[in-house]
Amino acid sequence: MLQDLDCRKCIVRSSTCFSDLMPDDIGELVEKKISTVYKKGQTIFYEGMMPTGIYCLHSGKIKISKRGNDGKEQIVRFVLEGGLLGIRSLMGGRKYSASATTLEESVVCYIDQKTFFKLTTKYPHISQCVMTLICALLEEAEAKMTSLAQKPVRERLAEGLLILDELFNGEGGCKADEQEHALSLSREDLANLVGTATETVIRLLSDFKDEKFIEIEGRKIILLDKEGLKKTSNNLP
Amino acid sequence: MLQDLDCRKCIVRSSTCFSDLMPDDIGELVEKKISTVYKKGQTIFYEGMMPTGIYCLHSGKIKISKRGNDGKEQIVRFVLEGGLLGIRSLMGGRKYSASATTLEESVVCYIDQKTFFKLTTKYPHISQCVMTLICALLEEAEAKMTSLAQKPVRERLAEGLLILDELFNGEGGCKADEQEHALSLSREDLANLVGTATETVIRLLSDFKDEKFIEIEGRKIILLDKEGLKKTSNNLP
DNA sequence: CCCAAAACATGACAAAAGTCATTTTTTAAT
DNA sequence: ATTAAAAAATGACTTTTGTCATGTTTTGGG
Repeated sequence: MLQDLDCRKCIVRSSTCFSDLMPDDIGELVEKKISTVYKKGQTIFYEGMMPTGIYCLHSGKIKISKRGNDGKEQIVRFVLEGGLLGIRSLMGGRKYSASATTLEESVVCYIDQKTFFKLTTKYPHISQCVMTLICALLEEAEAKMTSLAQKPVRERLAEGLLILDELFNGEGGCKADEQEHALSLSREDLANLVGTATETVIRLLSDFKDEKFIEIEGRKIILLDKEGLKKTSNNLP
Repeated sequence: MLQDLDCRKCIVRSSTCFSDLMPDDIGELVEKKISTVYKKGQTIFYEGMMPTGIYCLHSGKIKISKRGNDGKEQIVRFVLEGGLLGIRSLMGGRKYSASATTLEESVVCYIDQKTFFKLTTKYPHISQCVMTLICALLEEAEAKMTSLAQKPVRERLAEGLLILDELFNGEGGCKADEQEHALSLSREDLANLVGTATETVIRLLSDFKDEKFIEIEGRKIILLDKEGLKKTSNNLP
């Protein structure tokens, strides 16, 4: 557990739903929130548990995944710095329908529901912000449903690589030259994201390598030709 | 357009987010709402349009569907009596990401956004209700993603038939003996729901018929052995 | 009631994707 | 640095699913 994270100085907070709070309320947040460091691969909450609050990701990366009826994992989405975890379950008043697992060492701040709901009651714009977030998630989920239902694996994998790149390397990520952050998901995770078997991912990645779309360095995947990938993903614009 | 639908007497309203309103506000709703009858197969709004309000389904059944990149339709969910249409897009402040089409003659009440937001501002429980609805949709969408990614078509179709039956015949539907409402989706719609080719649906339906799970009467599908279907859908409980 | 259009059905075949077995490489812990 | 375990890679094969072609039935409008 970390004691020294001060929400007042938290750079991440400005990009969350908690950006516009009055000093007193931030003060309460500092006192009430519990910050924890999770190592790579640790799980923050499990599918089936009842939420007791929400988590805000201070740093790191998280995968949200469900288990299908045969126990196979399905990655549903990722959460990056500044993202909220478990918000759907808490707002919907239901058990977690997915688990949250770190992809790298991550710092997570827990806010109990009482504190959280006190804030949403006082600041309607927080509710509004959360609503917008969840609506965006639903839109993405429906797009992904369509993709899973209609596209062949090859197209889905190309799409998945591009989305991951955008997510992990785009925006607040690293510059073009310092490609340090090249995708570091395991082939298995990639398969569980795209909805296929690990072997199929491996085979298609070799294809992509032969076609000069990507470069493979051990477990790292470096995107060489995003245009080419976009074309094979069959996403027009 | 219908003039005589009075929200005060609307039986459907009691099961919606608009259940607890003060008489004056219901009065305003009666004045402002615009009720329209849509024939079977008509579209209420199209993917890509900007929402200007929401629709509340007074009677009938509606499919919400997206088009994949190759133009193929994907049914994302259904809306039944009392359901809201276009709420995600309006709340998220984004274009419709799917279209809404009637599966049978339907009566739909349109409420312009100004009127709607006036209500949500005055009645926080409406916002709360809408939030709960959208959270439920997201949970369902994620479950469907997993199903599409992991289950073979046969299992998905069995699952789909059961969900449709529950949706159309369960709850406020008709009694067991008057199986009038036997599933009346076309094979194509069924394929677009389950994410497969029409021919595959037809073949699997014949299989199900041979296995005595269903009975086929022309385009009607009657479920004979829901337990059997549940087993083949591979949904444990 | 009739007929054209749409929906349903079936077969033959091809393509896509999964499974299993085995080998090679990488990773992380001692 | 060494080594056991995990991850990645590859091949052979099977199963699933899609596509195309064609025939049959159903449906709804005149």
